[in-house]
Amino acid sequence: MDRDKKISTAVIRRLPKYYRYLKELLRKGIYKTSSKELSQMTGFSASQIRQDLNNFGGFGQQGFGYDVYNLSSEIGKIIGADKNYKIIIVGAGNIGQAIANYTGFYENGYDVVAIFDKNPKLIGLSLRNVTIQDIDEIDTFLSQNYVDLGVICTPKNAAQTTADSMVQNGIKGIWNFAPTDIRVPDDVALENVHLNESLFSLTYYYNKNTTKAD
Amino acid sequence: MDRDKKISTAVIRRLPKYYRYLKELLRKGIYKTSSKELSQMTGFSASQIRQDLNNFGGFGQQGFGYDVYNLSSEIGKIIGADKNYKIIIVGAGNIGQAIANYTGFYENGYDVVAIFDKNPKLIGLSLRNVTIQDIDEIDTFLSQNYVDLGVICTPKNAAQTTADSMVQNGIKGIWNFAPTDIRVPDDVALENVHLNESLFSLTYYYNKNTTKAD
DNA sequence: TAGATTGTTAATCGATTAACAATC
DNA sequence: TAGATTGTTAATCGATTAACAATC
Repeated sequence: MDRDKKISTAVIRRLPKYYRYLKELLRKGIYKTSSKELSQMTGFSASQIRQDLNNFGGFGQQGFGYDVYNLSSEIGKIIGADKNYKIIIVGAGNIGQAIANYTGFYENGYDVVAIFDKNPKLIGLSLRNVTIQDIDEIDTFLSQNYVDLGVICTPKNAAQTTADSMVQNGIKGIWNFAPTDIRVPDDVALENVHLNESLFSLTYYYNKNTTKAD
Repeated sequence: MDRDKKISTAVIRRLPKYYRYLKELLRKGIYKTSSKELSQMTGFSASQIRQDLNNFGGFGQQGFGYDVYNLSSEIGKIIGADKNYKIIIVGAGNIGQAIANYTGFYENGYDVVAIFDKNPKLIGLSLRNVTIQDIDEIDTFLSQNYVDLGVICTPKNAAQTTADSMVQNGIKGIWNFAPTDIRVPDDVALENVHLNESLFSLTYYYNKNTTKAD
């Protein structure tokens, strides 16, 4: 397999879904599956599933199918689900708190090691045993503690400076919930969750379905 | 323009971003723009922007560009940003609370008219003046109140029954935050926000950048 | 072995980019 | 008018689907 083959983001976005269904099969005690079965579960075509998986190697066995445990383990490695991550959250408003309190995080190897905010009313409070610190402490904290990922839950006007601060302190992955586009160097992974845009996409289809064509 | 021309979801997902930047231009008092300028702001190619917009009509003027107010208003109509929506939230845990408390909602014409949960500790509490009701009341409530959109913030095992209940009571748009796939009829708009999958996508690129190639 | 299902190449489809005539 | 920029067609690129030889 060509190490440097360019994998499209469309492929990458399907992998977590495969992973989710494979984990579900394991929970049900099912240890064998096929691209056809995965197709029925995920809604993606069997052909596409085989193409996707073969970007990363031949995980199946001709004539047989896929070993669920093996395949989920391989996909887990690809998407990084096999690792633990130290995370900081900047912005302890609605979304920041929701992220900090989300237990799925802890179960999946994500460890929130610090939370920052600039609101004095929030500083000093704790979410899941992590005390909210003054945002002014972020540089000091990051210079003393290794952190994998930063989550931006600030208002949009603070998003870019927050990102800059993370980048300057060596963070290489940013999950951005602020409703704005931020700029980061090429070697920093960035994933945006733009809820506003998601909602407008919903209302587009909602109106398309409900508005009478005259 | 062909009324029934199929517009790809890729196009639809770009529209809110155009809308966001156009609103920003208006705030800055800029009333004229071009596909070239929009390209610099959004990162999409000028050609693509013109193609996208011309799916819905000729909003520009040859030799001149686009009137910002007019274009934002037209895009707003397309994505439904010009309307108000009555919303219910089911599940008042971390995410449900964050959504309910999100003020951007109210500013943009979204009105949370009811919140439901099954946890007795939450029932009776209020978020932004909306009292959390027992989930068992949902059918009664929906039979008596018109609601546009339903937001699912339940654990995954309750997501499908929640969706079914919304659909049976005539809700035509669902915003799903539960980490599972739900099935709805074709005439119901569905938008999934799968944070787990978003996070795995981030860790994929994070590991790709940070893991040394040997 | 025969049947099943992968891995992979080839064909198709759709989306993006390029080019340019229209026109303000 | 000349310059600028759209709207739109054509060309290119990439992603998905189809097909099938390999093989368990």
